[in-house]
Formats: sequence, C-alpha cells, structure tokens
Amino acid sequence: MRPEEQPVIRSLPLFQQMTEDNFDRLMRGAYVQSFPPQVELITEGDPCDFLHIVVDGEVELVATWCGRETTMGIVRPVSTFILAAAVKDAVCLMSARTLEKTRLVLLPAIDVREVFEIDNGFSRAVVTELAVAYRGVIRNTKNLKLRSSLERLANYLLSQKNLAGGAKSFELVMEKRRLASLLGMTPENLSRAIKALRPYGVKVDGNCIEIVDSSDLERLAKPTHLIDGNGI
Amino acid sequence: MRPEEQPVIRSLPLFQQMTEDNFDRLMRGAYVQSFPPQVELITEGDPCDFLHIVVDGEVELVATWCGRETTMGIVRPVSTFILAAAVKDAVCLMSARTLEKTRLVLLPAIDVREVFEIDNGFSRAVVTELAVAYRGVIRNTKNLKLRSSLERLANYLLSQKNLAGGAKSFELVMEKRRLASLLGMTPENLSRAIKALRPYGVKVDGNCIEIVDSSDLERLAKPTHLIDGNGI
DNA sequence: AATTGTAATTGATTAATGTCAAACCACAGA
DNA sequence: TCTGTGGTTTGACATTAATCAATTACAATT
Repeated sequence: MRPEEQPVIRSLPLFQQMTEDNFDRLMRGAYVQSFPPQVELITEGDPCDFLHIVVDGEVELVATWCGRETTMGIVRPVSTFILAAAVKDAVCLMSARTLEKTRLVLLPAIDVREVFEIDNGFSRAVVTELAVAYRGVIRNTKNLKLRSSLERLANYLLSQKNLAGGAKSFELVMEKRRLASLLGMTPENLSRAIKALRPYGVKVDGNCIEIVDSSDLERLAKPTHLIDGNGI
Repeated sequence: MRPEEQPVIRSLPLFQQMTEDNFDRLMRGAYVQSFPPQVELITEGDPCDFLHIVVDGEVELVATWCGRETTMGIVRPVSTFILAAAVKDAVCLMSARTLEKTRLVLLPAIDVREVFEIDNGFSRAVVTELAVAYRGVIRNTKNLKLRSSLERLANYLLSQKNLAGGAKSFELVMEKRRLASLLGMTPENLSRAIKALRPYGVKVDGNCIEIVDSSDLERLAKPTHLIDGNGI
C-alpha cells in the first residue's frame, strides 16, 4: 500500500471509530491490487470473499437476469462496496467491473467479520453505513416506481448540477449508455429524453450539460429530499 | 402490554442479543397501542420518533410523490419497521398506515439510539437486520429493472406458493390493487396479467390461486435466489 | 489521411403499460 | 331484501418505452 493510502482509508467513517489495533489488524491482512479497465472483480452469485475499497479509478455495479443487464451504481474513490454481503457472509447480489484502471484495497471478509465481532466502534460504524445505504436504495425504488424516465432524467441533471457546485454547466460523469441503464431506460430513450428537456432549458453538447434556468427544469422534475436527498 | 407479548418481542433476532437490563429499559419506555384500519401511523417526511413493532394486524408502507402513490411493502406480526430512520435519527422516507385493526409496540427512537450506543449485542443485531433489509431492497430493484410486470407477477405467485408450503392452491394475502402497486403496475394491468398467465397453468378464482404445474410457470418466471431469495 | 470500433443519434415500428369509462361483483349495513 | 360502496374486470384508447435498423460522430490506431 502506498504511504498516503492507509490514512485515507482510516479517515473513512466506516473505519474512524475502531481501535488502532483492530484497524492495523485489518490492514495487515489487506491486499492492494490494480486492475485494468473492464475487469470483472466480482460475479453475481459468488460468495463474497473481500470487502472492496476503491482508492483510485471507477467501478460499476451491475445486476443481470436472463441475459438482461442493468447498472445498479457507480463506485468512486474513496469508498467501499459489498459491505452487506461481507458482514453477512452471503453471496453477492451484484457483479462489479472496473470502468477504468482501478486501484483496490481488498480486506478479507473473514477478517472484517472477526473485527466486527470484537470492535464495538466498528460495528456501530457498519450500522451507520448500512442505514445510509438502505435509505439510498429506498430512495432509488421510489424514483423508479413513482417517476417516468423523463422525470428521472430531469432530477438526475438537477442533482448533478448541485454536485458540480451549482455551476450553470457541467460534464456528465459517465457514458450516456451507462447513465441510461442507471436510470432504468435504453440509450435510445435517453437520447430522446435529453431532447425533450430542451423546452425546459437544458442544452447538451456531447458530455457537457447546460441548465439555463434551474427553476424551469424544476417545474418538471419536482425534486424532493425524500427521493433526491443525499443521506439526510 | 399483554403478558405474552414481551417474550415474543424478546425472541425477535433484533432483541435477542441484548442484555436483560437494556431490554427491560426499552420495554419500560414502550407504548402499546391499538389502531383501527386505515390510520396513518407515520407520514413520509416526518421525523421518526418511534421504532414500530407490529404485534398484531397489518401495516402498509407507502411512498408518494406528486399525487402518485406506491406500496413499498406490507408488515405483518411480529416484526419492526423504520429501523434505519430510528437509529439514524432521520425523517421517514415512507408513510405507514394500518390495513386492519392493528396492535403496535412503540419504542421511543431516542431510547433505541441510547441503547444502541451502549449495548454491543444490540448494535450487532441492528447490523444483521439492516444488512438483510438492504439486500431485500436490492433484490427488489433488480426485480423492477430487469423484469416485465408479467414476469414479476409470475415470480410473485411462485414465491407465494412456496410460502404456502408448496400447496397447489393458496390465497392471495392482500387485495389485488395493493399487490398491483407492490409489483409496480396498475390494477387493470394486474387483472390482464393474471389472465395472461392462464396458458402457464395459473387458475384464479377470486383470491384463490391455483398453479397447476409449477415447472410450467417457472419456464416463464425463471426465478433465481439472487432476486427471489429470502435473506440467504 | 484512411480505417476501425464503439458510442450516440435518428426514424420507423412494435410492445408494454397506463388511463379512462363503464360494467360487474361482493359484501356490509340499513 | 334492498342498496350503497368499493374492489375488480373489461374494453377502447393514449402514452410511454423498447426494439430494430440505419446513420452519424468520434476517438484510437494504422
């Protein structure tokens, strides 16, 4: 592991509250590895052997069924994934693949469970992490069941604008076909949906989005912190 | 609280691992209350003041947006709901309403958080509860994004058949319009979908469902433990 | 500069799903 | 028994979204 990486991991909420001893123990058993793009790190249905920490790069979480595939999320540095499967010693419900060259820290799930059993600060941090994740998925379900694809796109663009600090224009952080899958639609449908937002002041040039007047778009999107909120 | 109720609650996985002292403490602060049908117990967006335990009756979890409404789940005895909001001291992302006369035990969320901070057995039990809940919602998301409404219905019927012990015929455990909402479709669409399953050996008479040959229906439904599993 | 591969777009079409209205049915209460 | 009420079903239709095919755009490579 690079000298700067261990402190970064330590500073994650998930690892902040545990004892120095137990953190060291986790780190001693950790593997660090770099992967090229398009590598399948985890396969849906396989047992979960490692808690994954993305320290650099980008990982896509995908789910499949009967030849169909959908993007469940994108993981960026520095954060973890498949925590639930790791602590429950269960099979993975999603596959994970690198989107670009990616550096991972892999904590053996068996170590994670062992430390989880003895370190109370860690087990409480896991609760927080899971509670936030759970509420995130509930929000996502509401988004899918209550909104049309156009409305989902409109709200996605508004939330991205916020993430970009409210700047009038910003770049899409992923390929459009991936965004389409994340939003639960086809690439063709996304392409048309983007056009359909033009009357609401959305201008698109390649990956660059410009929202002329947010309140215009909000009239359609009707964002709410009960769906579009971030952990609050 | 009735004499038989406290032991039942104690035997829930969530409360099994905590100390007797802390359990007593939670129970001393508990309210027990009965509600008639169609009472709104929790309103989406409100702060979460109590961890709810259904000891008798039936509660529906619903989410709304812009006048639209969808059923997110049904809670039956004996189990809890809004655990995540209670431990995080956050607003509720779903509303809850009684479907029939319902008896609830209400644990003040502030007590739950207090005990959570001091009782390590409890905090670990919360992890298990949340991890299972999280994985359940992930499964649900896959169900929604990867399957058509007909496929969701087919899989629902197969899982209900299993819950009924594999009996050839069984009763629907909820009104059809509620089932429709749970599956993410309209009542009209459900009605037609049921008919569309007739070629696959599904016979319906009111609330009674008969599946002539499961393997017939499975050819369409293609159930998998990665979507239709129960906590495994 | 030409070539290749992939993503993105566009148009035409089909399929899936929702909406609206009416009819039907079961059941509780008068 | 009658009668309202609300859930269910059905049909006609509208809307939404997926599919298929073709084209364009673009970036990487030769």
